[in-house]
Amino acid sequence: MPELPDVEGFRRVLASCGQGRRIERVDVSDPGVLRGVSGRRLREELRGRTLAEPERHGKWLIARTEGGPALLLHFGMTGELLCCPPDDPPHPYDRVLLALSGGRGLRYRDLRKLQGLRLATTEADIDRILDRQGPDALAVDRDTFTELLAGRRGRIKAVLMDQSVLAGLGNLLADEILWRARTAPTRPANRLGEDDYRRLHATMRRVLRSSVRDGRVPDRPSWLTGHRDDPDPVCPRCGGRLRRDRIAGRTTVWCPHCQDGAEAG
DNA sequence: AGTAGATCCTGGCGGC
DNA sequence: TGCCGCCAGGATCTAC
Repeated sequence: MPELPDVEGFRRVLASCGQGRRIERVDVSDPGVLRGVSGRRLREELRGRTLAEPERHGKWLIARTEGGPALLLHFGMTGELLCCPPDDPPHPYDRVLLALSGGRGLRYRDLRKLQGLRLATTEADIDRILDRQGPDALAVDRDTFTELLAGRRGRIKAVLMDQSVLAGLGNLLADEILWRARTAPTRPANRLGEDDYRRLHATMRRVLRSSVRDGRVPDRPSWLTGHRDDPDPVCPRCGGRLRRDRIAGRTTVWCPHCQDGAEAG
């Protein structure tokens, strides 16, 4: 599930639950989520460290410690971060548990284990892990955004979801933004007009802001997202039938009536 | 450079 | 009830 807004929500969970607290214990109940680090090393590096202010870049959460290593978390499709008392009974999908001072606990919970946790001991390590990430979708300014899209020949939907171009947008957000900006997902990114880029950027910011407020992509009836699983999905704006296509390997829901763009430019 | 397909992993759902 | 294939808000690697 996690796209930028969800991860921003996890960042807040991490900040309110963990910032300024000491990591007393690290339990790895499923090493399958560890990437490039053993459970033993993770325990050794993190135990006794105090959590600093967490950061986020795209769909990555960066859990820094004061003067120590950082834990980088990616949530794949099904991951989440929870704050609960350490003695709460474990959930079957709790893969890593951090017991913190003050009777708090953080849990990395994930059903599918498509991504996972990495350890960075230096700033260079962090940079290396985030190497292929484009600018954060919430931070990118309009000119940079335009420049990035205008330099790509692929379909706009694929480009928006490409984390090396722009970090943070996933399948639902990409569909929602394109629908609101009335842009067909099939249009080549480099063949949009100046006003298209402007509108897309503004729309992206609006969609991200309200999603971040909710901590997720809202499935309100007025949003496209609220209808993508309907058996016979209908456009909330024009009432026309929505299309389901496969673009960039992902199910794409869009309205061929509202979202114009068979022609470029 | 871009795209399609397989792969990693687990579970829910519909069809037979 | 059981089995099967398909699908899921992610990302990477290979082959065209």
